[in-house]
Amino acid sequence: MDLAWFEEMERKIPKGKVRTRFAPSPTGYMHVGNLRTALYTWLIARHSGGTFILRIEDTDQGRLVEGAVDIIYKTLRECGLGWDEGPDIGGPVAPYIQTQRKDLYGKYARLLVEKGGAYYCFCEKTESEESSGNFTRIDDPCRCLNLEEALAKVSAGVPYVIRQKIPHSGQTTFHDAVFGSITVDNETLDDNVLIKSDGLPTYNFANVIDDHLMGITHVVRGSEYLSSAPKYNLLYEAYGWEIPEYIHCSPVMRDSHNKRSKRHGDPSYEDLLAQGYLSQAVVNYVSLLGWAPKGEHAEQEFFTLSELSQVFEIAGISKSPAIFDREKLNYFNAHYLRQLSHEAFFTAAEPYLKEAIHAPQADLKLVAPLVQGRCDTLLDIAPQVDFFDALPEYGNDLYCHKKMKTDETNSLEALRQVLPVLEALPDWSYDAIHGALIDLAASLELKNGRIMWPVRTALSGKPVTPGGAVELCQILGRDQSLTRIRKGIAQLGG
RNA sequence: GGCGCGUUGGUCAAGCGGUUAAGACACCGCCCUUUCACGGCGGUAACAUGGGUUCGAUUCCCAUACGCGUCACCA
Repeated sequence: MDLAWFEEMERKIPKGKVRTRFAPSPTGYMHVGNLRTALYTWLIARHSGGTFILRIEDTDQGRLVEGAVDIIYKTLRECGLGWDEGPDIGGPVAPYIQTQRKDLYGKYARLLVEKGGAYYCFCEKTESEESSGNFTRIDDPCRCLNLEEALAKVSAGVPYVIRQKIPHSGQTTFHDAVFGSITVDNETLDDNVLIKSDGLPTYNFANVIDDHLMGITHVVRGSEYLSSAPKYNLLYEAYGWEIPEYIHCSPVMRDSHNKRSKRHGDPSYEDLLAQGYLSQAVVNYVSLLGWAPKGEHAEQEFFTLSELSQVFEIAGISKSPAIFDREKLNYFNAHYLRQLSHEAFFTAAEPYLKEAIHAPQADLKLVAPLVQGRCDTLLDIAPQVDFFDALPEYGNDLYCHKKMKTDETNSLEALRQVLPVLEALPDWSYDAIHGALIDLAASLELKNGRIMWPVRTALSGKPVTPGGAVELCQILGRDQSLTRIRKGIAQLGG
């Protein structure tokens, strides 16, 4: 064994600061649960002025997806989760892509075999092992092979895997920052494959090697790894390495029984963006799914990323799974949408506005502020503004409103009064229109609604519109407004 | 099935032996108002069950139930 090489690897490990890593598999999209893991991982690093690392876990050759790594980059950037070391920018413990670290896993696996913590196994795959049912893993004959015999078979070209040698007795305890201390009997643990027959490591192995070699101090991952954590500890112990702090997070659920999954139609991060959600809203919402602030911030729920990095504490992470609630996400999104400057909102809304409004006379910059306070998502825009394009067919019952005290008769009367006033209006501005209509109501000794309601109805043909009569007049322009009012008068029998 | 973990209103959740058991979303009502929305005010709604421990349990312990996870040459 090349001891100098191992020593050199050890020397390269950065020490003294918090180092966390987000280690996704390149699947082609970002689950909400994954995003949350990334966020918590980033937050733990930033909270303590530590280092956040991006590592790509691509050891499953069967699942390679073209362009998947770019999606990871893009998502992380959009969400503001910048990394300090990673495949694209390098770092002191490069490379950061597991397939590029292949040789190193092999060396460490052989080292472990020599230390007695692993063994070469020449058995068929697990499937046949189950069907033959002749021995449980615990009696694996390969466990007893001595090193010379094993190496002889290896050099003879017999296919093999390397398995972790787990003691048949005793117990293993590990500590998790969220779940506390958990102890299991070693006999319940299986001899996991560490190196697959294709020479690449399994997650179970690569993960431990990389986390150690990269100096990771806090391992954040989903709670599905909780039951394999003891095996990882056994690995750390076999090497004599320091065990990192574990932070296992419970899953994000679709309902009380099912974890969210892309396969079952649950939207991923990018799906949510396509559905009109803002990145900040998703991040903020997700931060609170399974974590809650404590102390003076306990009542706060809107957080910027930098506020989160101040406030975030591991102690606030909860053990039980959280159900993803679209309604609450909507609430967050609506908040962030409203918080946007008019310019920023317009930029975001423009494509959706154009989708519904083709009429050249409509000034989209005037329409945008009207819908800004009335949307949960950007997708709510189009259905609200479609009437600008073309007046829909509508029934005269729309003119009847109890609270406004309007009916078909007095609406007709109101429109007849309004028409000449607007026709004569020299200046077609918001203030001028508003003034004219208010004055008209006053001179007729009517409540504003008696005038405004019929006008709004005639202009839109809808029971609900963004903006009232005055805004609609202004945006529709004089000609179109007058045309629609005349249409209303005609429709009401005038 | 073995092992592990979890369980406060419909949802997210605070609580870490003594509280009228927070707050938010959703829902309902009222107010504001040229519609709707926004905003303001108010309301309905919870400690899974059974045993302990204790002067006292939502909080600690043990069962039970239910749920989830894991037992892959996937991560």
